Amino acid sequence: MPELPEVESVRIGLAGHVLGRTIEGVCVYRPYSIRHTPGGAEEFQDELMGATFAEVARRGKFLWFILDAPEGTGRALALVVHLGMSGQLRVHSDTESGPGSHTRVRLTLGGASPMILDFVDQRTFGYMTVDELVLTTDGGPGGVGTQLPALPARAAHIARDLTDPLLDLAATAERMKSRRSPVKAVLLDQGMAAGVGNIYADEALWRARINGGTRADRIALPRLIALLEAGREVMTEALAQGGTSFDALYVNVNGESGYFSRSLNVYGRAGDPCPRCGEPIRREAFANRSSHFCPRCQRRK
DNA sequence: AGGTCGACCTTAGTGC
DNA sequence: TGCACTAA
DNA sequence: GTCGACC
Repeated sequence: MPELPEVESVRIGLAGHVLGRTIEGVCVYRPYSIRHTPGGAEEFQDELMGATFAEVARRGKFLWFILDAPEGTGRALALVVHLGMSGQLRVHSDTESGPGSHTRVRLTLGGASPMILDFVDQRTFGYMTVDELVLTTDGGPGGVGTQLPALPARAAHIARDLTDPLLDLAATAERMKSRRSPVKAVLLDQGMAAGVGNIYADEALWRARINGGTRADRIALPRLIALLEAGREVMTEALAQGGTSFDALYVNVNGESGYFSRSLNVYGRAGDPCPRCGEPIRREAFANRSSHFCPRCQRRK
């Protein structure tokens, strides 16, 4: 499941291939995948045809391509992508090949050597849409990959990345402390700090030795700050490793490869000994999803 | 206000 | 082999 | 992964 490190890997990979290219073809195989576009496939095509990719930016799990419209119609637009649970963006140059069975949208990009950008999404929870850019409330850059103090309207409620130096950890910890919900839920709240998903939330909690079910307001401020720092560390390390599993012409998110199989301490390791104390890692249901933790290092308080 | 649950959708894997 | 259920 | 409904 793509979280901040995975989406950032995709962003970096894409930047190297699509910047400066113009969209010459738009194929929507699955209208549901562009469901957030009010005018449907027709509007989606109209707004994209002829547009050029000026920048590729990201905030949390949102990715967007800032468009240079052919006839500057005033409003700044971006092609927004959210990968959901299983989305992938793939770039390749064989314009002859047909779309795979899970390809939902295909864009043909012009240039010296034309290329294809496929949005592949098995489960379909992800989506693509064209959205208007709105100014950031703090005046800072809208996301990683752009200097513009703007981001897509539909991502405006997302906080700055947990890994963003501009995010004030102490202030964020204070906000967390005002919540009575389980700290894991607060960590997953994209309006608090963006980019943390189920996997990295479990990893951060394990590193900080905090039980995710503990009410946030019952945790001392320094521990909340430590939790945020732990999250920042895991995601930074994951990004460093995630970069290695992608090669030039194949840009994707593969939930099983690289970082996943090796470096995770608790996620997907139910029954395995805790790397710190040897106690078997436990897996429990939490808010309709699974949580992994060490019952010894992460006692409920 | 918080917490739990189901919905959204597709498919690969597991077990009887 | 296939259906039912689950995890992702 | 995310949203909205209901207790």
